[in-house]
Amino acid sequence: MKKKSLQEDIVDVCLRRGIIFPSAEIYNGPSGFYEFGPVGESIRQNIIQLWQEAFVNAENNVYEISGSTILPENVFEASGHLESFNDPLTQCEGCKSMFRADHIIEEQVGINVDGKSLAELFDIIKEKNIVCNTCKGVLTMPREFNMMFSTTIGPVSDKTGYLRPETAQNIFLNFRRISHSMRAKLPFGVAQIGKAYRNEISPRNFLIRLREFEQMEIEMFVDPDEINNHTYWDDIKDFEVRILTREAQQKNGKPKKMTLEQGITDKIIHNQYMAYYMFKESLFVQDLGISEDQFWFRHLLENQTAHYSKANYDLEIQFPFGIVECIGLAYRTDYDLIKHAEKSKTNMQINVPGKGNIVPHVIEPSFGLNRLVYAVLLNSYISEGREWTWFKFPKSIAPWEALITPLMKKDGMDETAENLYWDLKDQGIDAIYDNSGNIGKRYARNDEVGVPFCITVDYDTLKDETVTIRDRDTTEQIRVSMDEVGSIIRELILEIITWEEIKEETEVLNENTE
RNA sequence: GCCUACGUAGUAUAGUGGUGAGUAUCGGGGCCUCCCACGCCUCAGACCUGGGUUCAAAUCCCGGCGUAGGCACCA
Repeated sequence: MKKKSLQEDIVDVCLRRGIIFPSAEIYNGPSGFYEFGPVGESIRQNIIQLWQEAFVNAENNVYEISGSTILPENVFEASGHLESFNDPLTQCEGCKSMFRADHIIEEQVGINVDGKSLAELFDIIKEKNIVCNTCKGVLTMPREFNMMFSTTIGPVSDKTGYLRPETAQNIFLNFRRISHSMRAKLPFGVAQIGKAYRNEISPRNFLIRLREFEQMEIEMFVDPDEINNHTYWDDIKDFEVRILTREAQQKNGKPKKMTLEQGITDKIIHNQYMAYYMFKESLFVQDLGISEDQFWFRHLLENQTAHYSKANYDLEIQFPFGIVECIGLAYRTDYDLIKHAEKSKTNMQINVPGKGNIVPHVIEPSFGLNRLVYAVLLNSYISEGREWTWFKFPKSIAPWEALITPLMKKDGMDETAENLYWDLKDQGIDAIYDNSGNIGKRYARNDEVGVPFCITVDYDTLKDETVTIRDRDTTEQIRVSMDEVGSIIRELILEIITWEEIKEETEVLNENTE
């Protein structure tokens, strides 16, 4: 009689309807890995496409690349990941709890132990009598736990490679090639969509914390002197965002609504480029169907900011069971380019006319694709009002645009519907065909994966070449001619016309009165 | 990694130291049906994994893997 959680319901429908599967499920695969099924993959592709349109195609200075996921060790020596992703863990001999050695020392005796070796940490633990937080037990010698997956490169080589823990490094590594080959001038951005890997200690919560995940990132290279001189500033400065300020977090308060300009003036938003991406991220998240009262930007506290970053704002989305952080926005300064310049002895400067060579600074919006997919699933999921659950995906994200189906499999309706299906596919409609079971079952099945429209061939079609279109969100139906149905679906999907508008113009029938 | 609970068809569940492992739903095929998981027939489908105890283990014990929650860790 246990009431199932929302997450369990979503996982259930993901499995049944081909959206998301656990990896290597038949071997009880390790946790933290999930794969997209046919329906989920379609949703994923659609989200990627929306992102590319907004963040790459809509700009005139953003270039997209695709980098290697395995990179040699020196990359991560330079980037700091070998050091800072390397946590010294110590374990209690009594209760087996794990702690970060540096954290527990700092917590119990307030000493900063940055840069100490494992042996030195252990000495301090013994000397200062540091004990287990939970049971006061004795702590073991700390050992390294690195969150990066390592591998070897080449057949007999002892050359170490790592699966990248973030996509960003490829962009820094290719900085010179890109700026030269594209004749790029500051400011310009490099975008990348790809996998990243982190060997999390305990993956949890379905798609929230994964060991293999996908990021959509931009590194925006900017002249630091121009960081408060964004080209579109006048157009966006009055845009309102909600920010959970550092002050509000201390007071356990609520996000504050402010214009971007006010955020800059009050020194809450670090610079105009970050403000610009807050603007862009806000629009994007709303395109995914998430309303503005459901998300905000959290200004990370200083001790939560990553080793490379000067300022961070996480876009967090509120759901019934909690908060999901989906998009990071970081000011990485010139940290990465300088580190790689030093380590590789490569010039990472770019020429700025009238100024000479400089190392640009970097603003990085970083989108967690898997988390966004999850956010979309959670946000679109509806379990009330019908005998089945359904997804009210935005039309541009839904796995298919329309179902084509005959009312019944007889009297030629089947063949007519199938011909219409091929016709619509030729017209570029992302259509799916189904003639099994009965009509109600088919509507329900398609609601369940969030297909926005169902086109039904019925007896009238055979007489006068009209079909009905059923709207997923209202279950209302209209009747239109077969010749027009493709273009009408196209206009509905692109939101050139709304359902309400088209209802005015056509015959509405069979209103569902349950 | 620790603690607690759990693991039976795709999903949800019943059940017992010796069973033909039951039911519902989904799925496939067929029938019926002029619009929202109708009904009928039919087929297919399961005891997480490895070891131990036992004449006998899906059932009891231990380990592993996985899931949920809590701790810790992490963004």
